[in-house]
Amino acid sequence: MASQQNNKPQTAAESITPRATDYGQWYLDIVKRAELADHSSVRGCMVIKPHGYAIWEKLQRELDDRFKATGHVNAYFPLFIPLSLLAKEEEHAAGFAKECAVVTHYRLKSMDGKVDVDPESKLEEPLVVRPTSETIIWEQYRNWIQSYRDLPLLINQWANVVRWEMRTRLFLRTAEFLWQEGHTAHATEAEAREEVARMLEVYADVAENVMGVPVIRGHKTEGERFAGALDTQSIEGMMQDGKALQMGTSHYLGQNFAKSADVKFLNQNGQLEYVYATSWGVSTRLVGALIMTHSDDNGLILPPKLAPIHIAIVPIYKTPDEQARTTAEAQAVAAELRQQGWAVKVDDREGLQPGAKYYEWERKGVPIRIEIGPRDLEKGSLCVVRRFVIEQPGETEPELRRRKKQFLPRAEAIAQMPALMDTLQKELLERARIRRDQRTRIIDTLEDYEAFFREGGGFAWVHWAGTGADEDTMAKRYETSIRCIPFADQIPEAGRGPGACILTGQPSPQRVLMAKAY
RNA sequence: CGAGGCGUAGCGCAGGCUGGUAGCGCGUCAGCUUUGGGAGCUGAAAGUCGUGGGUUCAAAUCCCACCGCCUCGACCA
Repeated sequence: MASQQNNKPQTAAESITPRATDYGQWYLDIVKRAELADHSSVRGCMVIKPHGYAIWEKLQRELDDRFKATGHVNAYFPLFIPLSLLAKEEEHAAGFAKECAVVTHYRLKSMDGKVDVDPESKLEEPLVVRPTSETIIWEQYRNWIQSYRDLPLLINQWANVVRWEMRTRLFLRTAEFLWQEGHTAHATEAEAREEVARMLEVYADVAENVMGVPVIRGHKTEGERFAGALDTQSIEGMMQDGKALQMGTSHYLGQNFAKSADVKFLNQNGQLEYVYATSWGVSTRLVGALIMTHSDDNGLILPPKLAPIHIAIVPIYKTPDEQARTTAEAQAVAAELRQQGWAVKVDDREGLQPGAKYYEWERKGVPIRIEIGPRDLEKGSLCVVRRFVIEQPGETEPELRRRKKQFLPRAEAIAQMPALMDTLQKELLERARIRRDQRTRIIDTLEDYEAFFREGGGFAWVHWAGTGADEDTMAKRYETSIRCIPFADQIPEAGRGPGACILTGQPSPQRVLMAKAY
């Protein structure tokens, strides 16, 4: 292994820091080396590169299809929110106050070759760059909603938002990010609450069945709730370092925004009533979750459902004649695979050795690679290589590599591609679930709790009956927080039922999910 | 905002203390040999040294100011 690495001309730019060495650096290396995103010259803002954006586009499609299937339509609202409008819902405004970018002028002027803000162009009222759109949307909803016949109003928006974060990380937390925000209005509380649950389940479905990331569904504690919400539900995933990542939220807003924006409707009894609201969103953070859940020390690993390129075909040759024949075969195989609907890349670049191409496609997360050499032409076979396998305990790198490769008769390899992709999609979820469960514990004492998080940590299921101040205590002592108060069926069977709070000893009806978090 | 680091060729960096022709690796371009896990040789092109000022005969290098980004801490999806 060591001697092998000596043969590789690895420069700093080419290498990926192993996860075990520095997980944070590994993540940054993957983002960079898989060409997903770059830092920009604007603090905290990122440039999403084509490969990264293609993944986001696929995610968008999966989500958008589900939004449409559940009766929603898309619309677009302004980037700017008048300050007075944002301030209308007090709790909401206070929640976002510390991270708002504000536009105060509308003009520049050029003086002595220098361009600067024209002090005479000061806006009468500052405009807040939306950190989220509840206020400006509800301002409109007032005009759109008069009677119960106008309800439910089910609208989604795809947009960018800005939250002036102190500290940023590519995809996981950037000052500007892309997301979708659903904003719905309902005639009854029950219907609104149903909507909240429905959309959380849409998110969970995409996380698990599209991204291959298993998630825990639950409620946020009061302290972690969305500013202005009565209930915030979230899905929580576990990254490979054992930390939790909130991957999506769905909020029941009650009548808070309807009241502050004065949105009433005439119900079937002819009475005026405030409408009930929900909002829900996921962001480009999901791309970060995808990376941190599946990727390895060789680069990105993508589930077939989100891979911009499904299959890379590398022709192998020595002579011009072999080059012509293997490349022609690669094109022919590609054409057949495209018939099945796969995005196929034939890597016929000259001057690169096959090994270099293998590494590149692995780095970029392409699920399947097919190698076609002269021997395959003779035998009528294809060498099909999976990007990953589920690791067995104690398995060495060469063994892993061998287990990824498969030599199959040409027709069989092609015919089995849909099943193989399906297997990869499922195994990715399975692999993530195994990893998560290995780092999940049911814990009843603070001693065990401390030891668990001292030794790497993960998800801890503990009984809880503490206050907000008690939550702070746990945060200070262990750097952990309540990720969610799970729905009952999300708790492992061995951990169900009532018990005593791990901190206070008070009776607790059920366990909560505790972890360190991003 | 606090603490560190960085800014020099497309990318990654050295040089800076001790001022004096702008350097290395990768990539790019051309040619030949290679090609089943990161190719080799030969030749070539390519840089306002973050910005502004100062010291000096002379500044990437010393001084002052500014700008920007990254990493780590206090806030958050």
